[in-house]
Amino acid sequence: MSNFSIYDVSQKSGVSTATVSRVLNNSPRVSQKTREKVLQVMREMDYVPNAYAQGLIKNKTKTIGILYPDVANTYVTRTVFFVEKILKANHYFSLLSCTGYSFEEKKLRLKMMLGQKVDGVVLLSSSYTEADSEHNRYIVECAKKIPVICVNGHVEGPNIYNILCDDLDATYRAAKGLIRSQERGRIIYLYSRDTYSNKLKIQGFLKAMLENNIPVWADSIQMCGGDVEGALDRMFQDPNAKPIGAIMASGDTIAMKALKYMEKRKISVPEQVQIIGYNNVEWGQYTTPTLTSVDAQIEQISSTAVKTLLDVLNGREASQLTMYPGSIIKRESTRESFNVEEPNVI
Amino acid sequence: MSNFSIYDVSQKSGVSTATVSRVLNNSPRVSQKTREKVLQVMREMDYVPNAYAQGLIKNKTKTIGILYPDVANTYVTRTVFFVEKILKANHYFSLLSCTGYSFEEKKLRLKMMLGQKVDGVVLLSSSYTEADSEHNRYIVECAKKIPVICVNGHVEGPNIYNILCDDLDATYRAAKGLIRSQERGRIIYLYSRDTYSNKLKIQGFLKAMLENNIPVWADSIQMCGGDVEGALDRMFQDPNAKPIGAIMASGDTIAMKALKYMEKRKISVPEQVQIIGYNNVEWGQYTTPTLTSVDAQIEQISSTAVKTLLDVLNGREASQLTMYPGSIIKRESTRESFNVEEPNVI
DNA sequence: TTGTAAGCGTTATCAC
DNA sequence: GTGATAACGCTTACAA
Repeated sequence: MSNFSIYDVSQKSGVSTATVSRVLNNSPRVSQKTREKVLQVMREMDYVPNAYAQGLIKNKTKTIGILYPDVANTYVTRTVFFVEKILKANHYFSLLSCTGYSFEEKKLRLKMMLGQKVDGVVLLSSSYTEADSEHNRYIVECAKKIPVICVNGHVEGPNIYNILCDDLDATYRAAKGLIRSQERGRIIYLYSRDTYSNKLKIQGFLKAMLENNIPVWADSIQMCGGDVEGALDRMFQDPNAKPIGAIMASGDTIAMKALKYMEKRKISVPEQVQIIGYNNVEWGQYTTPTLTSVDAQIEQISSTAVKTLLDVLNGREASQLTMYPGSIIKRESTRESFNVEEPNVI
Repeated sequence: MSNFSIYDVSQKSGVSTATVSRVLNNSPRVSQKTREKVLQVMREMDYVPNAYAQGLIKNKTKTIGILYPDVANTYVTRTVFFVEKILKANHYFSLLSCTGYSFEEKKLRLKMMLGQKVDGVVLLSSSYTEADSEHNRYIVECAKKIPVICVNGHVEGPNIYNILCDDLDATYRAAKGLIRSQERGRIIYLYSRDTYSNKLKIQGFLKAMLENNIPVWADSIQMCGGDVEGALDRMFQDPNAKPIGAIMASGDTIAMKALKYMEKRKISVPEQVQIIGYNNVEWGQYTTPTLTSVDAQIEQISSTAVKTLLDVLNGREASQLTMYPGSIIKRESTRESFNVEEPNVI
């Protein structure tokens, strides 16, 4: 029932706890004979060292905290798993914490991670990047103690490392492609919530519109939360509205809901309305028509995030900002004539 | 940079560490005045207690280990997040570990969790239930130290608690519904890999077939891994094969791939072929036609799993086996005439 | 190459 | 109510 300690092992193998510890830590200062004897005893007792005692003295726990806002967001959840997988491959544990979107809760959870003595922390999602940089101070404070990795967010400060997808440029290029491929009809941008990342996407959208002298109306850019039907109803049912030729979405779920909406209203995609999603989730391949989407390079970003973290933890140099271009995956919800430029490398 | 300890707090507030500890643990044996002073100092210093020191002496860490096999499986990942969310709401941390499907790796990861001194462990997925019960001994051994919760698996032993969906009965009822709703054509069962849960589903499928005197051929039940196209090609391209009237899948991804296959081959669903998935993932609503699927009650099961764990940790009674009936969600990939019976409550 | 002993930050058991 | 002080299981000088 009860677990064995290093003391039990030392007793049974007739050496001191110091020697057992040396064996445990692969110290060269142990004779081959002693080492084998101790290892044998450990195996017999099925001894497992207490990570809490080790963490207490070493002040390193081989554990990384992962904060994420939401279980419903596929982009976030996929990233969590990639990060955990790569961390594990590097012999780190992952301590999870779902924080929600409330500022106070995010702050509290980060503080609790500090109590858990994690060696570093990963903030997954742009929702940890507040508009008012004063509100990011709790992150800057945290970074004084342990390295902070922002995935798809951007917080400036020492010991903070940002890895993100160039959402602005990807959205810009997608919007530009849409403009070139269609003669008429408005282009609508639908997004879920006000996050740092969505703000960038909207900027990219606007940039493409303005550069091409396309007028943008108040309802051209709409926050819809989960209610995509409602937002589309308002636009498609309005008899005075200019006809709509394309819909861009900040996420694939919104785009898929739009696809279903068109199917129900017998509006053909992509002939009458083109649709583009974001994140390139697997299920975009199974809709009818299949969904054109922006691949935000989750795997690439996750692995760079972990690599950066390990570099920092091991005292190596690391870049404080790494940006990947998004890749636009062309499928059936856009026309043949829809094409995009190469990314603007920064 | 460096963190404060209980000692720093005691110095600054002019009391002993014992008193600070009492304040920390809400002991009634502290005067109101002292308590407030100490709390004030803690706030000023932004003090966070070291969970490792606490865990060392208390031998409780308020941390639960979650083992899961695979990041690609939506059922698994959704459950991870539900469980973590509920654990967090109950002030527990979640330590993740993705184990893969290799037996040795599963064993190693569980052992490492023990070293992390988790208060309990959750095994997510039936893949932790080995066919040969001798191979489950490492789980039984672990349960001598901490409670083990098997989600959608079934391991017998003291201190092991199983929470699962009645996959056998759900598949049985779905298959029976299919049989009643169609005059002719074979019913095919497609599954991904040999797991405990898939074995039960196949049993349910067979039960329905045999009870209704439907012949089952060697290729009526096929393991297809990820290659659904290949499996379907073999059956649909074979000129001698009896025509196929329905496909049941062990998971929704397989079913969605089958849906796409039919679309490409211009086989109408559900008129010519009916299709049923399993797990009821969100994206089944966005395919054309929408996907009929078995809801495996992930939320319900996750919350019962955590509730059971907390009951055990708090010395309350808990049932060693909790089974929920699956609920069949009827959508467009099955015919109007497809109907299922009420679950056989056990 | 090995052992002794101090100390990591807490809590718990005593006294007072 | 409060304060010493001994644990908890481990690592690491320092000695031997």
